[in-house]
Amino acid sequence: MGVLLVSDGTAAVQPRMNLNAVKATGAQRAIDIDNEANNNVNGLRDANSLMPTQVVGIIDVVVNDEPVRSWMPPPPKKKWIRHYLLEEEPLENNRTNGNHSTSSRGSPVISNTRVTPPSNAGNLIVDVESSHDNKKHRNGPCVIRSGTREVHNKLEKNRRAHLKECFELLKRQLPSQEEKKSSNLSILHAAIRHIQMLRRKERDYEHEMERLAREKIAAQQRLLALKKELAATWDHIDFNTLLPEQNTAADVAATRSVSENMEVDVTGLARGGTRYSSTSSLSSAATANSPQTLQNTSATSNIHNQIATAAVVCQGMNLAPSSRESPPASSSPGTPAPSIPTPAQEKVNTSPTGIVQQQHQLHLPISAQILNTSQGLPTIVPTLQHLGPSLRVIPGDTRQLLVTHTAGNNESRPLTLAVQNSSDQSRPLIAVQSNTGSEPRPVALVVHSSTANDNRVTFVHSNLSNNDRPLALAVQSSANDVRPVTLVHSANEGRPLVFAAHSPALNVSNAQTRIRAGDAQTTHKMVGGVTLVGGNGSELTRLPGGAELNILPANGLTLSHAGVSLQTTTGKPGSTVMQNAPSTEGIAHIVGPPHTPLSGLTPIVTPMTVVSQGNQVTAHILAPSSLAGKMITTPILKSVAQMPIVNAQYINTTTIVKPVVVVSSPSTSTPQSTTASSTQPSSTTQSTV
DNA sequence: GGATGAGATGCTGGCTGT
DNA sequence: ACAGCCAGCATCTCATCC
Repeated sequence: MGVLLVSDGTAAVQPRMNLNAVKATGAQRAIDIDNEANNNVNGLRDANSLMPTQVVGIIDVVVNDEPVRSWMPPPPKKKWIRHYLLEEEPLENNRTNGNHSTSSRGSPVISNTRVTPPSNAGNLIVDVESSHDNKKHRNGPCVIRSGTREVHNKLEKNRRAHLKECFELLKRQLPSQEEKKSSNLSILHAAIRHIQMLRRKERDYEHEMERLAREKIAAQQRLLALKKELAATWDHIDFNTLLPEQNTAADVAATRSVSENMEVDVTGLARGGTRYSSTSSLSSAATANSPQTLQNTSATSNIHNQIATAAVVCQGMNLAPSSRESPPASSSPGTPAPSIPTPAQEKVNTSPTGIVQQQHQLHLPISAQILNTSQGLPTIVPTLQHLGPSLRVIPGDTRQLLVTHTAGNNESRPLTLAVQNSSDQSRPLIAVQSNTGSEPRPVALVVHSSTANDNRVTFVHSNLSNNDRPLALAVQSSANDVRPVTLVHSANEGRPLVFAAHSPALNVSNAQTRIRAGDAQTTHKMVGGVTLVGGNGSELTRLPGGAELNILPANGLTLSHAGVSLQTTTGKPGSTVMQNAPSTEGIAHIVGPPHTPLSGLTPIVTPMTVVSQGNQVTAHILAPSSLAGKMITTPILKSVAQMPIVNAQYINTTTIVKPVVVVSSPSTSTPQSTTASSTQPSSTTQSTV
């Protein structure tokens, strides 16, 4: 075969010339002999070893009309064209980029071809002389068959294409490389930086998770300690039921965001100095580490059930009768836990009287139940007529929701009604009645109001014939605002009313709130640094977070304190605010002082817990709300002989408080006798939060 | 506009593992 | 033997500089 070369007219035939040598000599460009611009210098290089077998002809180079067929030493600075011939059928090297011509390398330039290169070759004329005798060289060790070469090229091309595709894919994964034109090298560098950044973030998140886990464990341990302490003092209270713990789902959700960690401490006060609290959103991991894990099996099961319920109850209602002896959750492994009713379950078994045979919980979307009234207050009466066994909703005042609890005599479980109101305009008026016959039974109404625009939520508590029944009201708001709380107590309500306002975010050490019935020398101390002063009826308080607390008796007693007037419009002059002596026309208007920043970290929420106490003291403790937008059924406490005391230390926390409202009104009266509070204004207690 | 360098693209043969 | 990978090389495109 020939090699050739040229531009200055110097041609050379150098069978074993190395390309590097060619380049070193200054050869600038190889010219393909067939005008297809196969400028593959590799061929020149590679042909060195192939030459003995592959070169089948000699290229006749004609330079300036003078053929050059003999080998010549490569003159410096010459352009070389090397072309070697194979006997194989021509390859189709489709070189497509630029002005490249498809290389005919390997193609059998068999015939004597006189090639006239483009003008850039000057007068170069290359004659390729085929050699029919070169077949004998095909069997050399380095023979490259055209078919193999073609396949190889294609495979290599595919490989490059794949590689390019991978680079493109990698580039798309890099946020900073989306639209920017970048080389493969820059893509790799960017990928390295991106990976390093992701690793840093991962470490940061891991650290954050560890920190949260530690906090959670600490909170859980604190909760357990509190429970233990309370259990020792209040053995009649089922704290496991009352203060269920979160499950793993809650933990996972809590782990996702620190802001989602909610902790609610419901505190109350008792003379005995006993304190109790309820904490939510605590890690189950901590529980697992605690020695009470096994003891809290039922509670844990309840937690799981509640968690599962929470998602359903969100923007709905959760009606969960519970029992002192038999909490909503299974108390033993063999006892099936209360199942979350399906929508079908919620609708079936509806009797003409509106009684639903629903054993455990009821979830009703409240959004469809709220109706605006002339006062602009929504009512949820219609839908809630089907609450469950022994429960009946009695439509009365359109502003009110009347739920009558008419459980059988053997029914001992309290009624828990959970309502979440997500409407911005909602201000539900809810009246809850409980009638369990001779046995006082608590009824808890839980209202979760996520309304941010509505600062007031009013609850109506129907007066019960049995004055011994305590009234419990616990209010929390999930809205990021501070809400005034107003409680209107019926004039003839003889039941004791205990109110406790609490905010975990507060840092108050000594403040206590206690409102006791039948105590002429009522001593009122507010939780959260607010003091309630009884006696003459002057109470002034402010809820944790700065919200006003207003407790208004139905008869209009108003108290004043600290520049805020509380006046008694009726009732006995000597009656004390919040005092629930039989004569207590408990009119208490407690207005808190001007907003006082409690803590820079204090969430702007207004959790409030009202615990009622009667002769048959029944404590109602608001179960902590675990997660935003989720409801947890509030378990009912066992009857207590004394009011629990809440130590302010347990309300010192910066954790965001979830809003939950609990209204309790145990009653022995019949539904009809205690139904519509509008028809029995004197027997109705209203609480406005 | 030409020179220059960087990067992309393609071809090729060698090498290696299966 | 074959597939896949790799390195070397040439050429082209594009941006930048003078």
